[in-house]
Amino acid sequence: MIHYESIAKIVDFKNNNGMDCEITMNKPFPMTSKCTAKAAPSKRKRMSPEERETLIVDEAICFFAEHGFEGKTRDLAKRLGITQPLLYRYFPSKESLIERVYQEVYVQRWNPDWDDLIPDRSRPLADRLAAFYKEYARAVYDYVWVRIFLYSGLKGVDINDRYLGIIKDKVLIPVCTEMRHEYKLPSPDKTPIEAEELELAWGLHGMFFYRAVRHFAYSLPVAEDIDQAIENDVSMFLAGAPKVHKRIVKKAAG
Amino acid sequence: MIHYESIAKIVDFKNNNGMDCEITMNKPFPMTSKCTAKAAPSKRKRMSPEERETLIVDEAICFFAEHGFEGKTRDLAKRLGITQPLLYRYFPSKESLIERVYQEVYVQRWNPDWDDLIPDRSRPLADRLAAFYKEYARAVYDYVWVRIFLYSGLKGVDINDRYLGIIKDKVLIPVCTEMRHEYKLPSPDKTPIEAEELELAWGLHGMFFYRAVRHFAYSLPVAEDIDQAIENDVSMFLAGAPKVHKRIVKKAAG
DNA sequence: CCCGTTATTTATCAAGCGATATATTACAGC
DNA sequence: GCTGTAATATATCGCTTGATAAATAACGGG
Repeated sequence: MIHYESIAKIVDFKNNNGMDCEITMNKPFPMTSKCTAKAAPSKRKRMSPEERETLIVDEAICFFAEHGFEGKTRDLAKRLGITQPLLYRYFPSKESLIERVYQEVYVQRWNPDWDDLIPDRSRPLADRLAAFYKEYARAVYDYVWVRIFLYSGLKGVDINDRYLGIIKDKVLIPVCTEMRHEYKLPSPDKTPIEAEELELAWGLHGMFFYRAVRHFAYSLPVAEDIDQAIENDVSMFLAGAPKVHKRIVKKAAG
Repeated sequence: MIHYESIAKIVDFKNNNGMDCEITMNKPFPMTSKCTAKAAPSKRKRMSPEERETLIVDEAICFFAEHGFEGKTRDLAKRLGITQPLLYRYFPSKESLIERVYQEVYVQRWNPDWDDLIPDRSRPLADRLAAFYKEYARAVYDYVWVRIFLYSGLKGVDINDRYLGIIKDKVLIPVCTEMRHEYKLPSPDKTPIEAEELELAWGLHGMFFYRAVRHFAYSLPVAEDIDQAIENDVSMFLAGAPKVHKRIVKKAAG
């Protein structure tokens, strides 16, 4: 569970690897926000293998997030203040380092605690959705996460498919299910969830995720108050979706 | 003006360069949809410079959309069925070819006719927004467009900023302005448009564009009936946004 | 303070890259 | 057909890349 103090603003956001990321926000169209270079020790420094490996992996994450996976090992080494062959003492190949970066960024990025938020019928649906997306934002509104996800998506890496499968199972389907319950529509047991319904839920997800794309891929300024923006997303969604949703489900059931 | 027959479905969509794009849709999580290889003539064929240049540019667009701009000139040549040095008879450098690809993809992708759709107060706002996004989809729901836009966004190419500036001026601000008019709120002359209002309009745009990201970057299946999906987006937006919008504007107007 | 271990660097390879120079050959005009 | 032009291919350069081998030096233990 990520410890984390209130993020009213995305400004000066720290990413989930605990690395500082210098996000230049609130200025119109700032240049690409980047992770700050760790340290560039000019003199040879002897470290324990564990310490050095951590440094390499952390910097590799930022480096590949910035340049994509075609970034050169020599450039990465330069940013680390080490020589390029040293990387090969810790990783047998560039590919294995990239694999490690994937593991580091994707694994444990889905918090099982989130699973319970959307289906918790003791709270109003609007609260649940807002609560979920606010929590989720803490993991996903992140320079490294968004860019690596986009890069690997464009590259066709299978890990994306798997992650999006989780999104479908843990977010979209629960959203549709809870909306069915909320608006007294047949449960998914009786009338299976339609593709068009999922498309509706993708709409909410799109509002949410495209904000991250705008910021971390396009370097555009986004809402100052992220929590407020998410509440607006959810409020817009719940005010507008039911009508469409009912039509879809009735057509499917009827 | 692009001639174009009704696209009820995105299946078998043709992109705007007139190139066939084989889109594998409706199967769950299909592999990345690609542009089909033009032709791979095994024997040396002598063409007019104009014809050859067109072939190179068209294939380069597909090639870089697929692999990003780090794609190798030798691979591009192989797909064209020509040798790599021949590329350099038509373009002095790889960079100049990429520049040409940018021009080809971006230029004239904004149709000035679209400018009039959103502000046309003789029609209901819902119709106008749906009409605009349906038209816009014809240009943007396209393998080449989406992927090159994402690649160049991640790379920080300035042409993206310029294009997004157009989106702001021609879409987001008009949307906010028309909503103000629709719901009897002060016009932007009196009360300038707030960042939070723009964020609201970005929400609609995000629903729209993220659908393209899902399909062309993540290779996910999307709505079969694109026009219907867009109508759902707009209908959801207009049913849900006003409440939030009013709060924002009234706060701003004091 | 010395010495051995090993983290780190220097030197280098082989393949691949963008790009250029030179050799071929397809086609138009006679 | 023959021939000249130029579209295309072959051969190759110089540099960069991922990766390896050998040399160096930082630190811990005695």
